[in-house]
Amino acid sequence: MHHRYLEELRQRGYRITPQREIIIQAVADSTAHLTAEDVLKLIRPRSEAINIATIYRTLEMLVEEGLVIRSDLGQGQAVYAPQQHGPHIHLVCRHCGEVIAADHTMADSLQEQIRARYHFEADFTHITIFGLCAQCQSQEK
Amino acid sequence: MHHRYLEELRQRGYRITPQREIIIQAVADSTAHLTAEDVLKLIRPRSEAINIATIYRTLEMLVEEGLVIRSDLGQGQAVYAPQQHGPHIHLVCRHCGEVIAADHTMADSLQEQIRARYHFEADFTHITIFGLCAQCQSQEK
DNA sequence: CTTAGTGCAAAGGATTTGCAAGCCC
DNA sequence: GGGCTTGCAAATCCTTTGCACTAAG
Repeated sequence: MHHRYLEELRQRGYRITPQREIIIQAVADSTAHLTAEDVLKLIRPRSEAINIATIYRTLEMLVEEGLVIRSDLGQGQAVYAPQQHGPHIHLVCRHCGEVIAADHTMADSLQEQIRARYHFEADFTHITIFGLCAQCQSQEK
Repeated sequence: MHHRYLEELRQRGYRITPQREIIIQAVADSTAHLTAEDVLKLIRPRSEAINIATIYRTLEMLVEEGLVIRSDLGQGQAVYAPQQHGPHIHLVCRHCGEVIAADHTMADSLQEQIRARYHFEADFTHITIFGLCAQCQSQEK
């Protein structure tokens, strides 16, 4: 009921409103990637009245505070996931839309090469890679 | 004047209209990633009248035919580039917006690991990786 | 009390679509 | 001339924003 994010945010000067409590509970405890619409549906049973604009504003605030990650999975909607899930690679099947959360340490070598050759600090937190999942590979003509 | 894409498309049953000729010339010869708006501006000198909807439809057709790649560089607009440029990794600086075209063979090992562990056929053609470029790393507090 | 946060509705930007007219083959 | 293409405008979709009202601290 009292998520640690709430204390964290209060200390950073944010006001803890009932809306924020509900939204944060829904997002922080989710193991999936949620769209703003998903959050709305999730919290509907608990609160009829929270507006979609408030959800966007709260999610944006959480992203700015580094508590939540926003990714674009190519489906035209942004998705949000708690940072605490730890970084991972999103393998998105462009055929069936399935999202596989893959071990991000596989990218360590690539990250190092990019650093060495381009002096570019690549962010492999919640990166998205498109392709075909095992099932859809066999189905493709 | 007569781009090879035109013959290619005619053979596949598409009609070659003046609009398509102009759009294809602009995109096929571009070394940059173009948005639909960019294409509109590029061709304006040559043709005042081409509608943005036609540009979107033509680009979409080229993507479906595999002649052009569409990527999302996170700027809210899709960008298009000829497939013939060869695959490369987009390193997008999330601070200044710069896009570095990096050697995609750096990702070969990652691709192989993903295949082995997840049976997922990752598409590293024109993939996008966000991060910080050399200049912006020093500027960040 | 002070002012951040909310709800509502309207605005926004990119892309898509319906439809009648146009033109490629 | 058949039907793929175009132009135009309207429609969509997701997200943001202006503003008056509410409520957290």
